[in-house]
Amino acid sequence: MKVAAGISDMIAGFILELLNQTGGSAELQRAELANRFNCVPSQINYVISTRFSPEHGYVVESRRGGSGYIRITRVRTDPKRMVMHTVNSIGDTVDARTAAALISNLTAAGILENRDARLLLAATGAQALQPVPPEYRDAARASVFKQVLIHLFI
Amino acid sequence: MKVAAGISDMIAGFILELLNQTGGSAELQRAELANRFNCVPSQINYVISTRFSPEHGYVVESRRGGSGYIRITRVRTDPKRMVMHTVNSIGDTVDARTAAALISNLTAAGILENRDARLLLAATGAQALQPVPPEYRDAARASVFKQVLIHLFI
DNA sequence: GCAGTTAAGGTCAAAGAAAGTCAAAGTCAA
DNA sequence: TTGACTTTGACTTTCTTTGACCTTAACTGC
Repeated sequence: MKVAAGISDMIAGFILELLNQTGGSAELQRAELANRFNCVPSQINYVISTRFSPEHGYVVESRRGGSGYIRITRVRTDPKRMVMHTVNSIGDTVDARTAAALISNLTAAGILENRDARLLLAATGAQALQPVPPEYRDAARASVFKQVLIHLFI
Repeated sequence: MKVAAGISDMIAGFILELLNQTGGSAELQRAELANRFNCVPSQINYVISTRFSPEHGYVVESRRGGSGYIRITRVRTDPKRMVMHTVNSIGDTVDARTAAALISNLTAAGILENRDARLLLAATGAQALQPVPPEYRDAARASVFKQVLIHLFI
């Protein structure tokens, strides 16, 4: 049951489609694309930065000026590296929002399966850590998060 | 069988109907729905949190901002009984050994996959809960455990 | 070669569009 | 008449859309 889908979603879908057709790398013209979707050019930047960021598993290159372009490439990241990177980036504490974002990154990168993601989300959610005194919550979350990743991947 | 049914019940009925028609997943707009039932938008949140929580067997996702939505998905109910049984048997605290035993039971019963089991073990292990003050550890473990089970299965 | 023009893409912040939270006030049945 | 459940609405947070202005590259005539 899909309904709404704002312009940004349509643009993202279009780019995704392009990536699939071309096997992972699409080159586009910002103005042309903006025109096709009847939006301002900067909306293309918005879509790219919110849905095709490196955290989402894409590399974006571009060039300005005459015959400029934007090239989006899907990259396959090495799971261990990415996991270690995530673990290191966590530090001693994380809030729930950040944890959720990290989980969704790992999922987008194809490292966590959907089920893993749900499980981890539940384990690090606000609900789960309710019994922990507030001043220890972020530390507990960080620890749980890291232990899970480490035991799963390392 | 009463007919009166406050607004919340009518809204819940409507959503249920939608879920049946769509085979288990409904996407709705909070404001639109609120308008249809002549209530304030936040009442939709109330209905969802009181009648479509994970404990009731639903997963709810949403997005704010332009072309935002609320998606409610009914989750399958097969292992529900055993999981609920486990959840209930846990109570407010659980030590690491007991948790491990429960996990291995659930695995043996074919309810947890191997990967799930490892993940849960890591999340409820002594290591993971190190940062939590000792007197809160078992409570934290119980909570994490239950949240994971509830979100995964219910 | 340069300088100026034109043709891209980039940035940022304001305005707009949803959804979320929370607590006060209302209802209703036991 | 009290306690649980509902209804409301003010305020918050998050995501999207838009537009004015900036930077960079290629091209064109001197």
